[in-house]
Amino acid sequence: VELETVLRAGGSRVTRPRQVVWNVLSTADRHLNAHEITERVQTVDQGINMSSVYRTLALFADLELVRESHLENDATTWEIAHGDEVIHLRCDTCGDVRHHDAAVIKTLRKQLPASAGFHPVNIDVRVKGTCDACFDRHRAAHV
Amino acid sequence: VELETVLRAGGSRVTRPRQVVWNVLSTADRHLNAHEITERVQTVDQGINMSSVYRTLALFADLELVRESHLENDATTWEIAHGDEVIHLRCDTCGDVRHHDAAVIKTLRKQLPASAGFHPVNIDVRVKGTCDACFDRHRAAHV
DNA sequence: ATCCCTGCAAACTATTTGCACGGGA
DNA sequence: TCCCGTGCAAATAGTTTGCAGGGAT
Repeated sequence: VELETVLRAGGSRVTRPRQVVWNVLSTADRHLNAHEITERVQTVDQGINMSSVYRTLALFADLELVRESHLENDATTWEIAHGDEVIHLRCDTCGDVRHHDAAVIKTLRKQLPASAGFHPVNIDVRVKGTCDACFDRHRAAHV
Repeated sequence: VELETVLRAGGSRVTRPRQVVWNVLSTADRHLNAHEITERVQTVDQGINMSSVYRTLALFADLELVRESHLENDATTWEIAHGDEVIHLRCDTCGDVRHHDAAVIKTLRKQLPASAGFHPVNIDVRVKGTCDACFDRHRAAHV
């Protein structure tokens, strides 16, 4: 996705904060919260303010460029939107959040109108539990 | 579920705020946020403080008596826990949140260890979209 | 030249916490 | 009696907003 194209298409201006935030999200190794995004943004350009980061994230969410997750009580996190054909697996032990493809979501999308009288737009699946690595480590510790 | 039994089993005391919060949740027609819970609690007993409501909700969540939802940017909402074999359907038009049985969750729980190397504890499915009622109303308005 | 976006600081909302007292076991 | 749970008020964390100036188109 080219940021400029999408921004102009929506009648929005192409500005430095928007470009830098986009770069940060594009190169992120994991979900980031507003504070973390701001930190990374400011290593590139000290002058960019946290409130601009928030406004930019809100704009990107509107344009469906990014997706926000409200996992737990923690701060909201953002990531580049890859549609919703993905579920989030969050390990309670190491805190890592991974993606996993799930046909389940396509199935739900097809079935819900008939089975529930509901017309889905967005489907969000989050799983808490333990990842293999932590699971094995934990078991090893008890043998 | 009997509140007293669960509380005592966990070594916790049975107090008025806990009983009243439990009654409010038990008779709730929908998901409530902390503010709404406090309002309802205070119609029964003016003297019960909001911070006690929060502490009580946290305790209930620990005991798995209630479940919290972090839908959107809104405040956290709470409801009596009915396991996680249920998905949430939230209508963007009327704001209503409904429950729907979903075999999907059982399926996921079985498949994830092998397909994703992940051991699920808790599965949360949230769907945003439009309910039949709003869908029809909207269509009618455009014919 | 227009007016959208921004930085800044202050406001706001939801939630948490320290403390001394009172009630449940 | 013991000490857990409470009310109260203040603190905190995350996010939003009013305003005046600067930059994108």
